[in-house]
Amino acid sequence: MEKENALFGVKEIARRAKVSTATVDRVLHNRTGVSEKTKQRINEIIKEMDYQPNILASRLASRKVINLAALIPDVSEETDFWLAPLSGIRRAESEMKQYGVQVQVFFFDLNDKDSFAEKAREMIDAGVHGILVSPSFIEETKKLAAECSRRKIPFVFIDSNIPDLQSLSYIGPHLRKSGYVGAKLLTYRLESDKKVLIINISKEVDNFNYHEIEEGFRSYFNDHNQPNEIVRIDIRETDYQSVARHLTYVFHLNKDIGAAFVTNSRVHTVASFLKNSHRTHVSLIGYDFVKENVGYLENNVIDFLICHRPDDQGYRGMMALYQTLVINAPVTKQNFMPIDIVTKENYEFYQN
Amino acid sequence: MEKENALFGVKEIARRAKVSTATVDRVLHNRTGVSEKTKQRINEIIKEMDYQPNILASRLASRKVINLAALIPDVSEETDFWLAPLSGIRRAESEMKQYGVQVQVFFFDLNDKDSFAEKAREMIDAGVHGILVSPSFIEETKKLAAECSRRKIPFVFIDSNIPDLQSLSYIGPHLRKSGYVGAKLLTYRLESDKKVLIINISKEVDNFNYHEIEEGFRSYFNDHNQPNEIVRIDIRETDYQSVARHLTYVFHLNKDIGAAFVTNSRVHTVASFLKNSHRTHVSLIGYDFVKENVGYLENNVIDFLICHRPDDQGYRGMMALYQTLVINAPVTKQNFMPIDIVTKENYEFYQN
DNA sequence: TACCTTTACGGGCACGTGCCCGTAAACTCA
DNA sequence: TGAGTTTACGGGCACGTGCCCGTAAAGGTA
Repeated sequence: MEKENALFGVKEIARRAKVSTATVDRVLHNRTGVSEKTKQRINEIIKEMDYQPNILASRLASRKVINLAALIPDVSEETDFWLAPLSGIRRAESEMKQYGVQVQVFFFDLNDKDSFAEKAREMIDAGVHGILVSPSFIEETKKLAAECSRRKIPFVFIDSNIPDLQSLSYIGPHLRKSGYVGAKLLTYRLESDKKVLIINISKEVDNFNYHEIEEGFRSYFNDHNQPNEIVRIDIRETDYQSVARHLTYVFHLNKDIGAAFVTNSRVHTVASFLKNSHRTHVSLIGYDFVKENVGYLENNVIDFLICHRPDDQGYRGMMALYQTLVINAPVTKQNFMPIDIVTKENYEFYQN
Repeated sequence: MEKENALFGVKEIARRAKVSTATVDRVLHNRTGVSEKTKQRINEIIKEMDYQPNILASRLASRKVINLAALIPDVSEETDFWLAPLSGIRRAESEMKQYGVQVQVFFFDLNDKDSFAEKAREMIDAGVHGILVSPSFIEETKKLAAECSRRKIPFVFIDSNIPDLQSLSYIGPHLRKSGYVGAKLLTYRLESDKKVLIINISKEVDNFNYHEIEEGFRSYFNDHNQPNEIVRIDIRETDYQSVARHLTYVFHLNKDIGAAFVTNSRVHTVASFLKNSHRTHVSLIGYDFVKENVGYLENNVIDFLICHRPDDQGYRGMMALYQTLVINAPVTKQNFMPIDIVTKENYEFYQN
């Protein structure tokens, strides 16, 4: 019942080194005021004992608050996708609170690069110690990353990645593989004489995510010598009317489309179109467990949704920051999330 | 930078109630030695302030060690399925260690009821404060549950459930729905004139899991008026020779089996048979992300594996015990895991 | 040599809670 | 009424670490 394995602490180190705990403390936090000789002696003992600091006591004694921040898109009327990462962030927050960690979340508008830059500025000025970012805009993210490097603030990316930016970690899907899985599901029962339609609905012209996903999707067709012809369409407006107009045209040109693949969470717009135009025989696959999509999953318009546990991404992202800043533990640089397949039959148990 | 929101502690409560912190402490742990009057006064203040004890300080000050235990099947040569829950348990252990929580794992033989009872005995005698159990044997589990209730030891079930046993929580799949998902995947591209084969390979005669899964599987066929004839077979020996013998017979009797569904992780045995007998055109679905199965996923003999995040089950199970015993927080009684679909294309990112 | 600065270290309080021990006051009983 | 018992509470140390402050010793300067 009693704690017998009295895990050695600074006191024990101090006793062995014949110094006070304060000196040991100085060495542990490599502060000044210790002669080179004693420093070495103490370090040897620390190593020898494999000393693990007691985080409880450490956080209790420390009066410093650690400020973490997250910069993610606001929940818009278009999509509530970012509710999930937010909930993960909040979950992490409530766990870290007792350790004296505070979390601030900054929201930007997905349709406005400037709002990203603005909020990033605000966030940096708030004097945060670690940052979680959804790097939706490449150039703006690069600037933010540069600023973080200058100030030695660690940052993690979630949902999508921008390589070579010295992020502490990337937590999100392997996009190419994700597209690959989409292709597998789409072709699983597709007749070989049917065409396949790839749909990208996005205001952003240059979207890294999208390219990666489409590449993965196509590589499946290559790897398996799928005979199906692939048609693709970019739609730059996200409202239903525009989407419907474009799709009407495409379906007019291509009479024998058997399946459609939407590269992001706007698949519900396509579902709506298919339903309205009585084309529900077309297999439809898209992304993300958002309520609009689930509705069409329910009534069989969408066959599969692919998801990457956005909730978990938020949680793990914050935890990665916590690991480095509080525990001082290493963090894996690439953290690919599972590629989850959600159907009408299993969605009720899906935990984002 | 400084902790400004000095979250009120016992001292503040004591000040307001004009008593010492010791008295507040007595009330908080409802120990004796406090008059009814002051007790009420203090309780009011606690409620009013919505006092949250500082777990750090609490665990630091307490010299009590909390002993948690897990009773799970040993990893056998037949299956390494239980490696995953074990790893989750270990993960939880390493997180809880700093809070003065110790974890002991007891392994029993899945083919031997007595070993379950024996290890359960051993575990109880070790004086544990909370237990995680894989309730593989119904009667033996009931006895264990009764003993736990008598000693007021909370226990959680993982992987499969035995209702009405006053477990603190069940953490595992909704088996019926899981079978339902299996049926969906199996029929997704199945021709209507093909037969479907349900295979149960298990030494245990009365397996709760199995019945639930099969029921779910069949209910999908009912709900969707699937015309396919369903054939079923129970195989009581788990070795390859026996399985092959039985399957040879079944396939001999039923020439037009188009798909097979195995109700547990022994699907790799069936996969081996299908491969050896050149029947890989038969769609095959089974359970669990174990390495033998993944091998057959790799070479397209198994089409889909259904998984329920066994690692997470172990982790969450231990955490549920931690929640009640250390944090004293409520725990949800039913915790259904996601029904994950694993394919050749996405398995490399699957996180058990 | 007298005085000041720097270096290297120890003492000790604080964080919020758990809990042992001590003790007035109230109560009990012969 | 006096002695013993119970009740109700306060004092204060401990947990392991962070960090402020004090200070002896060494070094530097005139």
